[in-house]
Amino acid sequence: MEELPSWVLSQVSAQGHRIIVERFGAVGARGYHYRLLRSLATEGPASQAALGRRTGIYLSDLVGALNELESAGHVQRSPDPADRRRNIVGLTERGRERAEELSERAHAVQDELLAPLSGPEREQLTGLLQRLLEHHQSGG
Amino acid sequence: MEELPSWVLSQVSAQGHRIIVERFGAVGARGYHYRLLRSLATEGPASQAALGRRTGIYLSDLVGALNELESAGHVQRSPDPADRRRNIVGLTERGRERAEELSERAHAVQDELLAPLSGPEREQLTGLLQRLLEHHQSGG
DNA sequence: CTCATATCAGAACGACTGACATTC
DNA sequence: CGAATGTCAGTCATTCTGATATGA
Repeated sequence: MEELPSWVLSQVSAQGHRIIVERFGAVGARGYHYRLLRSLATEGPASQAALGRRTGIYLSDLVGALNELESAGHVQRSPDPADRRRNIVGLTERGRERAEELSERAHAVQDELLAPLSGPEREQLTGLLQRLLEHHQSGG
Repeated sequence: MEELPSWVLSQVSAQGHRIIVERFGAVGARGYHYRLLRSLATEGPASQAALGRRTGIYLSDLVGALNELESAGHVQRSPDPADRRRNIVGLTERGRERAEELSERAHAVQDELLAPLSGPEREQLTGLLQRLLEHHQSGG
């Protein structure tokens, strides 16, 4: 089985997932939270639909994740005066700190996941994966 | 986000998963089936517990997957006369053909997933991933 | 008693679909 | 009208955690 690229890939990915769940779970967060907070921190406030496009999270899943983030006081939903269908989602002050916290944890995850690889090897791996991702995102 | 290795990895893995679900789903199979049939075909019959160790599938999940394979007539459970706790799981004739069929599909998946990479690049990628997998499987 | 085995119930997470009412 | 938006109710596959009954 170990010679099937898709298999090895999925296994390593599962490992990464395990590490993320562990590191994020320790502070009550999960992947969606980081993705959303990061997008809000670096690209600014947005409607939910726009957020979905930016993060690749489905609108239906976004609702739940935002509910959690809002309950925790990390984001805030405010009606868009220009378009009453829209909520404008923005970071709170606590949310900005939270984004920082999760970002640090995310970087620790990289180190743990890629531990056995040298710097150049990590770049090589990431580069190859990026090409695959690009290919499957654009062309199909 | 695209510079986070774990992220790119998980995205490409998700792509691979999509392709697998599509190709396997077209013939009513899923990942667990292939893993189990392949293990039975290449390493021979085994008890469920041993199969779980060989494939990395949890015992609890194994039960359901084997039920499906048994209903389809691809595997067969027979009591182990030497140890009445055990079922000995083996391939049927149809199961052997099924293993072949899924194997071909699995190889097609590789080509589709790795399409933009050259032969050497594919080996490079697989090699790097194998090292990661090995590291996380043995050490922790 | 301890351990392995097979089974069942169920959770968490992520990806995904469909329906719906509201508003543009 | 058609299209976008936010929401809810689900499915599915994989990983993973219990509990339980039985036999070695």
